[in-house]
Amino acid sequence: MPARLTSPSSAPVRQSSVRAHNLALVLHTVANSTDRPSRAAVAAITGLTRATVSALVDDLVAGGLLTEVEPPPRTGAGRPAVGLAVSAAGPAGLGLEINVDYLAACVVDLTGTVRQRFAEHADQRPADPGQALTMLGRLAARARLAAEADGLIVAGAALAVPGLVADDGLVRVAPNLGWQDVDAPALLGAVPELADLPITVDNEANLAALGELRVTGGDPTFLYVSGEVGIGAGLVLGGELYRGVRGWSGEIGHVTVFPDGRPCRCGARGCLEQYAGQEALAGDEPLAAAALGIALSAVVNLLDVPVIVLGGAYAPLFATLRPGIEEELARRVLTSGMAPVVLRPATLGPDAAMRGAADTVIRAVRDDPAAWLRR
Amino acid sequence: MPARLTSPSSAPVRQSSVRAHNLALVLHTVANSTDRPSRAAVAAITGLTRATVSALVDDLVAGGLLTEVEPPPRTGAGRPAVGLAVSAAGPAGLGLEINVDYLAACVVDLTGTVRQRFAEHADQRPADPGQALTMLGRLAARARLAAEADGLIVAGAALAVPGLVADDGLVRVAPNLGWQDVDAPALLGAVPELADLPITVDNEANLAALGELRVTGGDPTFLYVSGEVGIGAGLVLGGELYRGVRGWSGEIGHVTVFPDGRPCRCGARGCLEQYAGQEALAGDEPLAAAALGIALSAVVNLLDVPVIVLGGAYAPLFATLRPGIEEELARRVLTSGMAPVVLRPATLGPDAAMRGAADTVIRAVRDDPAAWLRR
DNA sequence: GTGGATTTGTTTATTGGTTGAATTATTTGA
DNA sequence: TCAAATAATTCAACCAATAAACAAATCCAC
Repeated sequence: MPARLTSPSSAPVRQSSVRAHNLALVLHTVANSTDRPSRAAVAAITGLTRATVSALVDDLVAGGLLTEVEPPPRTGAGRPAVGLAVSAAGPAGLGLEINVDYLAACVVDLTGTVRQRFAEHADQRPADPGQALTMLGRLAARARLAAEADGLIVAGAALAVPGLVADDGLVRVAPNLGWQDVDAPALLGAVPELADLPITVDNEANLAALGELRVTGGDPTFLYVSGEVGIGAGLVLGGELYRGVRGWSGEIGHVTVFPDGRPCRCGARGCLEQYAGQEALAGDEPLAAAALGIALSAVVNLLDVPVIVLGGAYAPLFATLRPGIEEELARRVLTSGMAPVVLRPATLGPDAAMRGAADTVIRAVRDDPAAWLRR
Repeated sequence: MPARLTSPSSAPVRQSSVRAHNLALVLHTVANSTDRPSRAAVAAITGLTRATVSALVDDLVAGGLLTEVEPPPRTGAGRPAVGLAVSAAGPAGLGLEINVDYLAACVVDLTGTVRQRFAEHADQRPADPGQALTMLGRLAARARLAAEADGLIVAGAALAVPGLVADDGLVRVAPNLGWQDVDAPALLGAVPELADLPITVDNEANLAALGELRVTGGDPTFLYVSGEVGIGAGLVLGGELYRGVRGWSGEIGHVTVFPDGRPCRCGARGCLEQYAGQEALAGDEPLAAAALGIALSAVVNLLDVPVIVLGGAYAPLFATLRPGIEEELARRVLTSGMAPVVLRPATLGPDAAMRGAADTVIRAVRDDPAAWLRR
């Protein structure tokens, strides 16, 4: 099997990139194993030599990304193996969330375990962004200190906001918070205990989708739909979040469902949001499922997405919504006869976005362990 | 800038992969240059050393992928450079197309130039798949022989069909041709002059989208919509065709536009096809543009696609359709205020799919020149 | 013209990383 | 107690990129 690399990449590749790639390969292999594989098992799975795997594993153990543990029970003769597992004492991700009525912070270690979780209920609408983010920063600092007392090293932070976020972390607009052009990384970084952390910001639905990705396990391609005041969607294609060219993807709330229907605050008519948004859900639920089904059919027809995850306010209503949605999917998806679309409720509940945020941090470490090792 | 590789790849990387990657990098760099860069210029652009570039270029020249040419006019002192250009005498791609009323074959060289083009008008509907593909195979053989007499080496063939194609090249169903489960690669390969060629098959709209990609130049992300009897779409994200998990993406013709509208042959109601398909175009054109605008708005809201290319029967009608489509896009796309969607007619005309097919062959060589060199 | 400056391209020693074979370590089973 | 088996390490060889020195070919200034 020829080893392939990215093709149209514009960066040159040196030997050090080979090591970087293979370090990630080994780390992934251990992380995706259900048992605790030996170096030899990793070599067999990856196709690398045992010698190479040994050298790579030594680096990863020295850097606190892997640990040697009890091996799985023996099967025959031979020198006993040393089991490998992702370290629970190495780098960790700080996940943050700010929403209309609460602030939350959590720390997730490399194994995906939530090690700290702090939440504070408070109405953020009257507060100005600086105040709100300072409060969140203090919460985050507490989570960080508690985690580091536990032996973890927080590698970075990620913040989930209900709004449109630019590439540089600037929150362009978050209607429900009343924010506009807020430099969230800078305001959070003003809290002294966070000053040294790299901080990224992303949309709530995007991060919630990533949070579900980790839990979902099997399916690397799905659409996550989050019913809130508005309706957001995070599209995960092949394990990667698809953000769109300018980061404006996922606006399923403004997909037209009834061309001459109810006027929407966006200026158009018949947007999904008017039939399946939280206000509409309170009123005439009957239309919600059908409207969702119509919009989701469009997604599946266009993208051949095999799985749809319903989150936010939709998760608790899943049983109620399901029949209506599936009816429309069965009718309107061209290929539904060949393979029906799988509909699932979100599993993480209100923490999905925060978990997804923490996950982006540890995912960065897992995808490029070499960068962590040479820090 | 740290050199990054694909992260969650499951293949190990050796030194030979480094060379493979850098060969592709050099070839791409020369291909994307408007002038005829020297080895030193390529080194400066890529970040590789001049020594390394020299070695890589030598391999590419020896393998017939690059040629040394007159350099661009001198600018100052120093030893004169040797210009580099993609070879027009090396590997080439054979592009094939079969449609209701014609067969066509072309050969495109590595520079993207069409070197041979053969077409034959004939009604394929009465013919059985074997007959039709044998006729096409003979046409292809003529194109291949003519190209090889010209010094080219045909590296492979790709066939565009108006239907659903499985991963292995099996045509599942092509309604307008009356085909079902046709093993096109095997039938084409039965023509003796093609027996040694690797043959791939893909959907017409997908390949037409790729054809437009090469011509489009600037935009690596766009939606190509082709109005035929049905309506197909090819989605190009970041320079790559997005096929969907099972290869069923792009079914924009069955996106719901009017939920309680006209019944469609697919069993649903209000599909785009019923308002903007070729039959509908003949009748009540007024609705076509609005219906297209509604469906395309959904695409843009979901995927943040900045450019839409109208092809097939839509291309000649572009001026007529444009205002109606743009009106709906402006109204229904949430972000249209920040950046309007660019609407463009296709430029390749009826040859788009065939050109795109040939392009997939030469793209494979360009993306992995090492594989070609060690053939 | 003649020599220095300048740029291109090649040569050579070095470095980093994987491989493969041999070696050491530690167990099971006869 | 010894042979077979499996795990992990050591070491020489190889491959590819780098850096620095060198050769080649031009321009420009005097």
